[in-house]
Amino acid sequence: MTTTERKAGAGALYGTLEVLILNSLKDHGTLHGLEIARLIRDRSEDVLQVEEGALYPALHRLERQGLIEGEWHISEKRRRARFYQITATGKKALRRELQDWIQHTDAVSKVLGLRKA
Amino acid sequence: MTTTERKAGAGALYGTLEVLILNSLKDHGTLHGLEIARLIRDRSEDVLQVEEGALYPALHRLERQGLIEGEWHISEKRRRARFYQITATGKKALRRELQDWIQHTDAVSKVLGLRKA
DNA sequence: TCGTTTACGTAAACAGTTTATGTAAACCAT
DNA sequence: ATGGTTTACATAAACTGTTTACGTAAACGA
Repeated sequence: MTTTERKAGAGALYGTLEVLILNSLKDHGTLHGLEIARLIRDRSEDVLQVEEGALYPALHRLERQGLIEGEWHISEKRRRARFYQITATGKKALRRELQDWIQHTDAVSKVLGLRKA
Repeated sequence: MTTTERKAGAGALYGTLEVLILNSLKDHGTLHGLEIARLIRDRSEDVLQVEEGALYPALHRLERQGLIEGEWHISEKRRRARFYQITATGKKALRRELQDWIQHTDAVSKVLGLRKA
């Protein structure tokens, strides 16, 4: 109530979602969409919320680009679900994107006068 | 030649430009647009490129929101330029945005299994 | 006087979110 | 068996903030 507005802003995940997905699959072999979303939420202690409207388009992009591969199977809860794995190309892309992310955040840190000066 | 394509990607600055501007003004008192852009480029050792098409809209947003204040003066090179200062509201917003940025990057770091586990 | 630099400005295209809905099947309780 | 909840995927519209590409105008130097 009162004025507990939640400004979503420009998108808290912007740019990072793809690395997060690729890395999750690299660490866990095979996961379906909602499992990936839960994993990211849990590992970030609820800081990163992966909305389904961002999740599925991202998975489709990555599969179209050949960075991940999906197959239809049955989930633990007995529903049909698409299980993804990272490909060799995906691992390469992941390494590159990890470096880019580190370089970018280090650069911002420098400008902001934070750690890693 | 060959294949030296430069993929700009989704927007290297996405989300961070506003904090970077506010912080620059907090550290340097008074600057005009291009000075801010140069400062960010230099301090990041050329990693962060602030395009004018992102810079000016951002400055206008911030001024409209009352986070910065601008005045027309003459620059060192004798051109008319808009000199900005951060406001009290801007400083508050900066503190909040700094915290958000740290929280966000720490969360991503955790999920990616990097430092600050 | 012509080309370059400084400084600001903006519009169109693009990308990746958020928000809101929808489908469908499985499960549970009544 | 029926109705409500959960699981899982899907997509469209709205939004935001970039990138790319121009355009203006004045100052400066050759």
